[in-house]
Amino acid sequence: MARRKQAVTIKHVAADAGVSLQTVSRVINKEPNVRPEMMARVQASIAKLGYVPSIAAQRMSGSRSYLIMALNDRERTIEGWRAREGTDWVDQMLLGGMLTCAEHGYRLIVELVDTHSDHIERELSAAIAALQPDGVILTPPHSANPEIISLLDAAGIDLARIGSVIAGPGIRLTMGDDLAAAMATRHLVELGHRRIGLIAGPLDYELSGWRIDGWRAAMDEAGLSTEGMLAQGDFSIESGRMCAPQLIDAGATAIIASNDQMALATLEVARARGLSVPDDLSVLSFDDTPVVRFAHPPLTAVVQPIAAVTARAVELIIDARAGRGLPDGPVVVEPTLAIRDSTAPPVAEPL
Amino acid sequence: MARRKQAVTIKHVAADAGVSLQTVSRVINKEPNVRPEMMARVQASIAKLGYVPSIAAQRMSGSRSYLIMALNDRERTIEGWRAREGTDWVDQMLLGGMLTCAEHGYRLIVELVDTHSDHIERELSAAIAALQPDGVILTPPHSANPEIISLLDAAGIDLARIGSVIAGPGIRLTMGDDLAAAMATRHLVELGHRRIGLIAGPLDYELSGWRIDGWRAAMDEAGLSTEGMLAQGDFSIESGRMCAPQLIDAGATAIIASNDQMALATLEVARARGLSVPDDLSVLSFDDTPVVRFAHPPLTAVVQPIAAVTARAVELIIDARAGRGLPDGPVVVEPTLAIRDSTAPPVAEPL
DNA sequence: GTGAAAGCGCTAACAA
DNA sequence: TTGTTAGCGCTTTCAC
Repeated sequence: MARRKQAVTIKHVAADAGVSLQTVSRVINKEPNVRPEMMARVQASIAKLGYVPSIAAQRMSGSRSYLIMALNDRERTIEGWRAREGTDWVDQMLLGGMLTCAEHGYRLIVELVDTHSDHIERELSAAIAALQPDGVILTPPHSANPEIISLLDAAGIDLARIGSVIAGPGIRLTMGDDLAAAMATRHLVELGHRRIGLIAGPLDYELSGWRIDGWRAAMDEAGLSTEGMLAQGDFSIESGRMCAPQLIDAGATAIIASNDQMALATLEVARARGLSVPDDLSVLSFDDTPVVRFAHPPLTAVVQPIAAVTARAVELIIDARAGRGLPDGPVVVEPTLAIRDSTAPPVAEPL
Repeated sequence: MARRKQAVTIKHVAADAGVSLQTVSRVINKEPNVRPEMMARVQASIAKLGYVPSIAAQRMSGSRSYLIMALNDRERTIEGWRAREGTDWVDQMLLGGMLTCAEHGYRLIVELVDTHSDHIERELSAAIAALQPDGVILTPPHSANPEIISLLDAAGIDLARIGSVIAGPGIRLTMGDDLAAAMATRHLVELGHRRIGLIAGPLDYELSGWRIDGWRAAMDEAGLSTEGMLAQGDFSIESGRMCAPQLIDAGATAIIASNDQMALATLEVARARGLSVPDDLSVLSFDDTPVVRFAHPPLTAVVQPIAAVTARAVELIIDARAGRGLPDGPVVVEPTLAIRDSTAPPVAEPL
């Protein structure tokens, strides 16, 4: 098979501009110590010849690969794709990540790794060896996985951990889950609700705890009791079907579900009991995946700014590579509340 | 910045196995002319050291980059991501493409290119120069774009064109749109419908024509007239709102929409007119994006096997690289019909 | 401020 | 069947 060569290389540019390879390289990499006139001449040649550096060659000689790897859990991701129920976590990461990468001459590459396997280390090492990414973006549950974190750290790869504040190497980013839960709770309080239940997510997700915290804080702030108002779900539809009745029986006039699936289940339970949403029961959900737009009624939901947080993660990784400082504490990208038709003032006054 | 070197290189393996670099290379690339015992020895060392070839280095010297680029239309893709309405075209491509790539040691990388700009050529050339992919998978409308096709062909990059049968370089793949439309039509005929309308897609998409063809063929086959039963949409909700009334007024008891958005619009129109779906009007849609599962009623839809066709495209590109033969004509990956609750026998007998 | 030389990890071509 | 040699396009020294 013929060796496929680059159409236009740095050599062509150098020849065209009448300078050395090195000067061209300096211009490409925006290094100092190049006279403006030289720079202009080189850039003219680059534009004229349509030169674009080969990412493979850049990696070979230099320290950067211009590749950032978005690491997701294999099983969960594939399951989401297969189900075709509109989970768009990966799309939102691409939206925020690809576009931001492109602005800086980087590429985002999606990689799936199996958490449950005992070969995490092998799989991950293989991905690193093959691609040699400059940075890795970790999503839950990977972002809190010490094995993964220390492996990447040891390999000298910058990492951004979304949805984890556990101390350790890497940039930590959250989507302000506590703020979000408080915001959601306040919205319901303002509508006049006093019995506001929360269906929590599984506690091995850090964010489940934060959401509980935020809700509890807002309830306290409003002088409301949380007695009997907390149910333990696990993000599944089934768990929602178990939890919603508990809260309704305990007198909740509004329910906040820690994800959309459990909110949908709550809607289902309400319908089965002949309760009208939002009149008899307000339902508020977390994540704002596409499905909530098509629910009846469309759900009021906390919007997870996945695209924004991924964009920020990419920027921070690139900053780190460029030697610019890193943030000390966790970076919070603030969530918003999309108010739709599933929340309203309670019809009956609470006791 | 320190030069970041590969932890384990082909050299380490060669040293460990006591053979030359070349022999290791031959084993990695599954080349012939290596004695089984040598091969075993090398493979043992590879496993022991956890060696994985650097994709950048492979590209530098060889002819392969082990990268396949999935090219999508920038504007449409980003719009879909922003809207968060569950369009999962990209996810399905990743599902089929990434997994199949992984099986062969390749990676899939998503790239967005702006069709409308006059810089297609520049953007695309830049992407090629930067990544030097072994193959490119084109989706509509790119897959029929002669400018893109000839550019890639000239660069010696294998390409797979999904959704286009226009002659020219590259492997052509379709999802049997004519078969699908005929299948959908027959389903309605079997239910007893005689006035079956079609809302067509824009004619600059090849597949719009195929869907019309399939519908027309099935109608002919059943001895039914298509008079007044064809409306010209453009895939938008708005166009669905315009077209559906035309067909209903022309006596349609069933409507096939060429995509989900127009089907949703049809549902909306039916509701506005007090028509019950499926009793007064059957609605059948194309694509089966997630949204149709959440419609009321859930829509019967033609399932576009995007994951399967992408997987096939990847396989064919890899085959081409390996010197294995290519298919002559277009490759058809057959669609299926997901029967849900929006189709039923017509209540009133047609005149 | 600029250029020349060395080498990144791997494979193609050729020699043994 | 195996090993040796010469690059691929770029960046990193280090010299000027």
